[in-house]
Amino acid sequence: MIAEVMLDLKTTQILSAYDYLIPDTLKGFLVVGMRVVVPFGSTTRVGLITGIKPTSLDATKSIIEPFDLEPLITKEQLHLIDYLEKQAMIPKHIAYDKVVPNVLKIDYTKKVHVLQRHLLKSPLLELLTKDHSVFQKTWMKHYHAFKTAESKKIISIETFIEQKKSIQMMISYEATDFKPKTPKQQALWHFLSTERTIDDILSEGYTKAMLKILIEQGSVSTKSIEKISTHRSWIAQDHKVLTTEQNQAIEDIATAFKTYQRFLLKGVSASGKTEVFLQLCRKLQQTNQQALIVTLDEALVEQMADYISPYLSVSKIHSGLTEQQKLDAYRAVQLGASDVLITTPFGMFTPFQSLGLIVADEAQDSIYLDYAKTVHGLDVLVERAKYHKVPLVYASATPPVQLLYDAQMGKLNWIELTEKVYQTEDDVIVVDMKKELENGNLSMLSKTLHEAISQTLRNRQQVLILANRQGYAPYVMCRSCGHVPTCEKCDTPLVYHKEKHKLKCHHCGYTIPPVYVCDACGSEKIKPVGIAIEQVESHIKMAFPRAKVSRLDADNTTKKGVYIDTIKAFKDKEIDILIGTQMISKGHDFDIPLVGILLIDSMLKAPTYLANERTYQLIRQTMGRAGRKQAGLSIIQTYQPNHFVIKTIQDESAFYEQELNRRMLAKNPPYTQLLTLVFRGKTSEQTEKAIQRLKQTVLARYSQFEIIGPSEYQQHTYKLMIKTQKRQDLSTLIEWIKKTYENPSLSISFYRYNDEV
DNA sequence: AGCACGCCGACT
DNA sequence: GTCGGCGTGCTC
Repeated sequence: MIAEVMLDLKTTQILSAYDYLIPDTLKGFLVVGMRVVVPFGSTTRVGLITGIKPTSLDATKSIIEPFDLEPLITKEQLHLIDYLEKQAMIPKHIAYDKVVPNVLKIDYTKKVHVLQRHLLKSPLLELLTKDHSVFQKTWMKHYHAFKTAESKKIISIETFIEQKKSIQMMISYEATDFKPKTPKQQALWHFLSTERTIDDILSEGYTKAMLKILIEQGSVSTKSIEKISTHRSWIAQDHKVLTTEQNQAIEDIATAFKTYQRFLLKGVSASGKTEVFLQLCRKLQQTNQQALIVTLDEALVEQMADYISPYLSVSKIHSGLTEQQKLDAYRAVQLGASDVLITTPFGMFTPFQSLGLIVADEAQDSIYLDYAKTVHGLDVLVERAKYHKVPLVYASATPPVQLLYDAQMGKLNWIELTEKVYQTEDDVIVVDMKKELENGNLSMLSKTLHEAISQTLRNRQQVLILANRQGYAPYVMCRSCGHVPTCEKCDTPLVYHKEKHKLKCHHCGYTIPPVYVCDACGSEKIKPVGIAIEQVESHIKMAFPRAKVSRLDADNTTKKGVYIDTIKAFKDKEIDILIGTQMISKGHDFDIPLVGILLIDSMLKAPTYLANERTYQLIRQTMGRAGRKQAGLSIIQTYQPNHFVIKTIQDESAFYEQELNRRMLAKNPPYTQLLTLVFRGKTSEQTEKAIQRLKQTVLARYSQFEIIGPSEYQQHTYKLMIKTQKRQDLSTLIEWIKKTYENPSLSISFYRYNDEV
């Protein structure tokens, strides 16, 4: 018998499966989903069995030994790997890497033992101060020296293969047939007629000493079981009265239990979507079914878990947890010990004992796409919902245009929660920044916003400022000749970072100190232009010196905890003005009267058909942060007050109608299927020729495609867009291109969901 | 010639 | 990810 084994190596040059002979002793024991230790080249690796078949032409080596006693991954996960391979063009072993959590992957540690210290030469002499040490990553540059020393028997290198984190075990106790004599012992013996843990026993008031006696005389047996932990808080909660709309939404979705159906739960902030999820989860729990709730980040997972854990046992997965905690959550969900898994998109592949519902919260967010631009997380969830035959609920205050279209086509059930739990009135003011300029106000804050902030601070209340940075590049420019310093490799303008006082390339990370004299003309009039969030911050700090001002953006939140701490400090009213990028617009339950929205103009001009939708969503989301518990005011500053996105900012149906119309005229999704191809070649000329040839061949061969481009957007990197009606046509085309244009000097990437790469 | 280093392709 | 093959370029 032959096993198809997929190795845990992430390089694309590795095939997705290698065939190995199954030794007679392992026949019947090995099944698909188990990992095995196999020889690979000169090394030993761990691989996953993806198939078993009678014969193979390629197999030459045998499996060394099994690594697991039972399959590591479920049939569903294998199915998802297959789905990612087929639908998203991801090689199998890379799909595996996404589906299986890091903690269950293998660490290959090497230990170096010094055999003959007197023969050690530099640099090994300095590195190997101890006779036994773990091989460090930084030693890789001396790898050759290590290998030479090993062959001369001066040192020996030993490789250890182990799983990063192991499943935690604990002991369980159960009564045997042998009845003890004393009444006290009998009481414990009866208590243990069902399996109990040590915590159960101690909390009932029994002692360890008594348990020990019973074990010794054979009245109680012990065995090792997996330790599982879930979150459940027992704090009594206020009884909540649901609105008619909430009850209706719960009923609609609950009726669809056990079938695959898609819903969109549209609700503004504070409309009580979380309560709907909770009630649905409670219904499922009564029949021992579980729910998967996916949301955006650590803070939102925690917020949701706080809401649900008083009623149900919850498992959480997000980046703020330790590896062990993530593994505990993963296992608790897999074994059915928790009712709900609340996770960031990273945890969406977690296997369930009995899945009954999937919720994709904040479904408009691009994070569902971010982790790999070829797969859409929401599509993965569709696949899981179909597999389990369960409803999939998208939740969003600002649903994507695509989903509205799906609803119009009857492919999606649209449910709207209009009632705000807190009855308040919201207001929006659009400030024309061109007029501000004409009136002599050159600062980034309009008079209107400045006054509103002053007023709010005087009332001892808080302000949230959205300073979009998407599309903004605060680059450096010479005011004399117009010269802009660019990256040596990418030829793109270097972005100016005020805090770090550096010029940085956002494509490759190339960094140089700031320039004071122009390279081109020698002028000293070279200065940063454009506006960045840091400038907004320093401006506001100057304008309101007594206010406590904090800033949140991707630059200063890389350190763990900064993001969550800042959000908490704002909620606790320790910060007066919070300035942030998109990350402050999402789902947080703030209680503030004023929101300022700045710097959205470049976002409207972003070179993608999604620009209008994204800007609209960002503004609406941010507006939603104000007026949750009191009347709210949003002030939008723009140079394009007549842009339809701004004009319709308070009239959603008008926005959707106009945007859908534009998409239809421009033949953009959802009216067409879009595929973006990115080509990277060695030279521009050859690459461009190859693309032109490809374009002509496709046009001649297939009539249903419209092709736009190619355009060079980075050095030696070209973009080509292909539009068509049927999704299946694109898959066929991709297969064909891959087969026909396999060429090491030209790399082609495919992007299905984004025209902006 | 002798070897150090780096790039490339194979690994079942 | 690791190794061997093979070319280049430097040193004895």
